[in-house]
Amino acid sequence: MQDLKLSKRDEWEAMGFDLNNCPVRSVLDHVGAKWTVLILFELQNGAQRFNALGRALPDISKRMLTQTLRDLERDGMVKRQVFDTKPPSVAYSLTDMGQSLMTPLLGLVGWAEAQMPAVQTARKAYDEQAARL
Amino acid sequence: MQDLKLSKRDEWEAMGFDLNNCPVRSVLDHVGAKWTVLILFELQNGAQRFNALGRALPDISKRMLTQTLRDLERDGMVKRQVFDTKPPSVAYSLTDMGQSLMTPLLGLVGWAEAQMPAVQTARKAYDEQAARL
DNA sequence: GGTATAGGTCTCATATAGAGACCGAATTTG
DNA sequence: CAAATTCGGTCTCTATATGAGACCTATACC
Repeated sequence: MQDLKLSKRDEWEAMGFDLNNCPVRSVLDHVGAKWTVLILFELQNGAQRFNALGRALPDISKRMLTQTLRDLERDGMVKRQVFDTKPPSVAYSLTDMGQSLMTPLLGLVGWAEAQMPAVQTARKAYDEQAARL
Repeated sequence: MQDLKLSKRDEWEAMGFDLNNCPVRSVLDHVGAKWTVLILFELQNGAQRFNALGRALPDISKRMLTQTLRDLERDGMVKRQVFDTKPPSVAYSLTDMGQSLMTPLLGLVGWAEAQMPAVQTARKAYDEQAARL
């Protein structure tokens, strides 16, 4: 859908707005990522080590745990500390910024829990409607 | 990472909590989907027709526009109305539930905009650190 | 010597996202 | 009268992201 001459995209660009470098999207990408929110909630209980997190989130693979933590670390939400024990241990904890994300996140989670029954109802109605065709 | 005997997963299951049917995830999946939030914001300006939405969101493909709208419709966030004109026209608008999602969503978006400079800084520091290795 | 723990990386299979061609009916343009 | 455009999609094909799970190095325990 890029066949227009004078588009909203031009408007956006004129405003210096770039979809591929959008602050909102770059946060939402994390929040929407399958494991981010679960990890963040787990870390609210205090610093946790790598394998401890893995145990707390049983369905996560090591690969995704590593990757999600790296992403969060890169964005300054999570702090990674290596301790020179044998074997070495690594602790992850929320930074202040990571903490501050929890507030709006809890708003969203609260909404989700409150609306869930309505969503279930809507889905059922939609699916039954679709099945009749 | 499913090799544990007595796990949090068991705890969760005992509490009737099912990750694969989690209200929070099923909302977050939408919010994180690339186009959902953009479409929702666009619909806040009032009902819009299919191709009008396509024009407002220049980078979206028809396929993803269709799919995202269907998902939102199924969950009761968006209403789809077909008018029997020639050619037929289809209008999409926010339902009350869809409207009510905007509040927590704006909280998150506000946070994202406010924290963006800090995130940029964190990313730059992280990438420079990584480059030195 | 075998086993376990630490914190990962690597490969491969599958699921999802995206680009863009195509559709049928009707209306507009040349 | 023929060609192009508009409506709201669907379909196919490819690129990217996700996920499961084997593997790794080093140390400690039995």
